[in-house]
Amino acid sequence: MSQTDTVSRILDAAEVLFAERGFTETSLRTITSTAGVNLAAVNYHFGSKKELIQAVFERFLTPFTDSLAAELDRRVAAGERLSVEGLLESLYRVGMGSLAAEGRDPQRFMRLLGLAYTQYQGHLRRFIVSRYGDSYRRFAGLLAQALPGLDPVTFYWRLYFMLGATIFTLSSFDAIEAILREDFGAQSNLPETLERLVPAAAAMLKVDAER
Amino acid sequence: MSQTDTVSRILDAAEVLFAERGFTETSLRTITSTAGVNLAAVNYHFGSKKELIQAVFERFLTPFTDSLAAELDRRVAAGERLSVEGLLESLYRVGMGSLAAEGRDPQRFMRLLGLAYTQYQGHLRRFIVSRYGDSYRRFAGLLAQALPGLDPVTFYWRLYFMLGATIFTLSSFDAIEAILREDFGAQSNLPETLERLVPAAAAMLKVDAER
DNA sequence: CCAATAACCAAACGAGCGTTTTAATTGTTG
DNA sequence: CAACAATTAAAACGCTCGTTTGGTTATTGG
Repeated sequence: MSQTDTVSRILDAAEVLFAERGFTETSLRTITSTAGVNLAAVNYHFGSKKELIQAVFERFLTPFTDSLAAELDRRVAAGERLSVEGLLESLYRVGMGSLAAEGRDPQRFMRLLGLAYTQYQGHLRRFIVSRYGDSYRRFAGLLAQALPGLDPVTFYWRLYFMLGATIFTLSSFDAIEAILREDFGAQSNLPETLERLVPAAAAMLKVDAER
Repeated sequence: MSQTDTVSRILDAAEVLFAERGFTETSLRTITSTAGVNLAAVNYHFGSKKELIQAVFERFLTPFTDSLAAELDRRVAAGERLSVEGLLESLYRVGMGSLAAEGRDPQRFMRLLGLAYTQYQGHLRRFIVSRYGDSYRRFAGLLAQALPGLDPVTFYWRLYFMLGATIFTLSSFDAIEAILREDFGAQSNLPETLERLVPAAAAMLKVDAER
C-alpha cells in the first residue's frame, strides 16, 4: 500500500464519518478501522486530529473555489451581465459539478460546511477564513454588484440569510426529503431542490432593490 | 440549598455551555463546577447527560410553544386574516418575548435549536419531534393557508429555506454582527435583524404565489 | 421529636480518547 | 546488495469522560 493510498483512504473515511456525526463524535479509531489502516497512521501523516479535519476541508474546498473562480473569470471575460440568479446558479452548478466529477457526494460537503459553521472548532473557522476568504469576498462582491441600490448592511444580512437557507437545507437534505416522501409521496433530488432554491433565494436578496 | 436551586443551577449552566460549545464538547464536570454543585448531582437529578440535554430544551421550548399557541389562538379568535408577514412576526415576537420575559437570552436558544438540527443526537431529535411536533405542524399549516396557490412540495422546501435562514443567522448572530461592525462600523441588534428577516423571508416564501 | 426519606458529596470505576514510543517492515537509492 | 529513509504496526501512556458507590447531611411527615 503506497503512501497516497493510506492518506486518501484516511481522508475518504474521515470525510464520510465527520459528515455523519461531527468531529468530536468521530474517533480516530473509528476512522482508521473504517479505512483499514493502523491507528498511528493519522498522527504520522497528518500530525493531529485537528490537521486531519483541515485536510478533509482542503481536499474539497480547493477544487471548489478553483472551479468557481474559473467560472466567474469566464463569465466576466465574456462581458456577461451577471444577475443574482446567474450567480447563484454558477455557485450551485460548480458546487455540484466540481465534486461530482470526482465521484464524491455534494451534499456531504454541505453537511461538512454546516458543521464548520456550527461546531465548536475555532481552528477550523480560522483555517477556512484564511484560506478561502478571498474567494468568498469575490463572490459576495459580484453579488452586491448585481443588487444595486441595496444598502451594504442590508445586503450583508441577506447574504447570510441566503447562506443559511442553502447550508441548512442542503446539509439536512436527506432528512427533509424523507419527511416529504412520507407526507406527500413526492420524491426530490438535489438538482431539483437547487432549482427551487435559486428563485427563492434570489427573491429574498432582491426585495426592494433594483429601483 | 433546596432541590429546585440545584436543578435550576445545573440547567442554567448547561444551557449556556451547550449553546457555546455543543453537547459532546461540554463535560458534566464543566457544567457542575460552573453551577457550583457536585458532579454526581446531574445523574442524581436528571438520570443521565442525555436527559439533561432534553431537560434544557424542554425548559425553553415548552413556554415558547405555549406562548405561540396562545398568540395564534388569540389572533384566530379575533378573526384576523393571518398574512405571511404577520405569522413570521408572531413567531419572532413570541420567541423574543416569552424568553426575554424570564430574563434569558433569545439568541442562545437559537443556537441550541441550531445544534438540535445539526449535532449527532438522535435522541434529541426524537424528543423534540414527539413533544413539539404538533406546535410545528400548526404553525406550518397556518403559513400554508396564507400562501394559497402554492403547491405543497414547493411550500415545504421553502419552509425549510426559511427555517435555515432564521436558525443559521440567529445562531451565528454574534459572529455575523462582529464582521459587520468591523467592515462597516455598523452595529445591529437582534430586534433590528428580525425586522430585516421578516420581509426577506416573506418574499422568499411568496415567490409566484397568491395569484 | 424522631424515624424515614430526599439531597448532597467525595471518591473511585471502567471505558474510550488522542497521542507517543519503539520496533518491524517495506521501499529506495548509490 | 547493502545502507538508509519512509512507512506500517503493536502497545502503551496519560488523560478525560459519564456513571456509580457508599456514606453523610437536610428535610419532612406522623
